[in-house]
Amino acid sequence: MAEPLPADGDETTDGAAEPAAVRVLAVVGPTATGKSDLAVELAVRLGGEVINADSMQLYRGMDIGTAKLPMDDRRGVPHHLLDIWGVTKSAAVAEYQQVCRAVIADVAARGRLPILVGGSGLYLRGALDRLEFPGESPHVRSRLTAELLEAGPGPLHERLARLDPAAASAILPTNGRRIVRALEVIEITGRPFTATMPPFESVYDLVQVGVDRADLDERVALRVERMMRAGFADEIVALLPLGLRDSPTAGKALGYAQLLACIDDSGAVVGDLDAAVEVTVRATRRFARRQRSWFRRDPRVQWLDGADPGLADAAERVAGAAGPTL
RNA sequence: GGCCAGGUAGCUCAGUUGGUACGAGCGUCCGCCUGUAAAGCGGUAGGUCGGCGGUUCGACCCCGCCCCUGGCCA
Repeated sequence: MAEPLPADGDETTDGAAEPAAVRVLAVVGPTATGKSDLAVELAVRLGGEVINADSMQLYRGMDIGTAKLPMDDRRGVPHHLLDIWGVTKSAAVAEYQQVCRAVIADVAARGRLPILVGGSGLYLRGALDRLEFPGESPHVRSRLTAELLEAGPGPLHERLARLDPAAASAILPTNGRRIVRALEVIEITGRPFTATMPPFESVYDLVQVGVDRADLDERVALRVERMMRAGFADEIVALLPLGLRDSPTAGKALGYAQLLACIDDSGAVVGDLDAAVEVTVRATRRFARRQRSWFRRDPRVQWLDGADPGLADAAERVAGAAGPTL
């Protein structure tokens, strides 16, 4: 539950330490496109193991609402980085980066192909690309957040403009969250916060397969309804005593936040569930659009149609064509 | 059949005591994103204001008729 993992001298370790030869396959794209199944199929065909790259599937107990693949559907393929965090833990990309790289190394060392699957763009980039996360300070952050709540983003943005004009011009004055983080980094590192994403360069021999499909909106609606029938609400009730409601990250997940709003602490339904489902569907579609615009900018992603019956073959071809072995 | 309310952006609705529709929320589309990323944030495109006729210099707003929707009464 604590989150030590000191990351001894993480500043300079990456480039030198990571052998560029390790081959990694990543299956990316918006939710509800069929990434998880494809990943399992590819793992079977290519002798791989699946590594989760979905920020919410990291949480224990969040199964139905995150569409975690049921055991039977995993077909005996090892799945890593599922259920590693308790619901009260605040999500952390930097920590994921470390853990994920360790798993990749381990899988590769056993001669198997690491296959990352997920739709959390920043997590994927953190794990796969040359990206270093400056440290964090809960104290500084909570102080700045309090300021944000009280005075709004304006004054904080002005301060950022003074301390780090480059960051200020890159971050919109209305985006409180990012302003706070920038100020936090400046305060603890004493250096400007270069808020620009680095070029698309992986520390691995990376192949990225993107899955998308035209009928995504309908699929999202069907999926959310299926989740409800599968007991999504009960899952949330079960997580109540574990602290889901006040969790910093988990309780904000799609569907969880909306359903939480109409379930009281005793687990009784006190609101309009149907309306919550509707809102969830809308929010999920919006999320899928965001995921698309994130992954679209990455020129390395090779897009495939998730509705294509020959999807797995196509993906296998992409994976095979990219490297020598296998 | 009569009465009442209403027909304004894809949807739900504001609004103008007659002078070019300031529209809003949601949706759409596009984009941003370095320790909450299923989070956070920004920008677009959409209306002959139900139809026809009249009054007026000028009507979405006034008058008449018609159509549609909801409700009430026979």
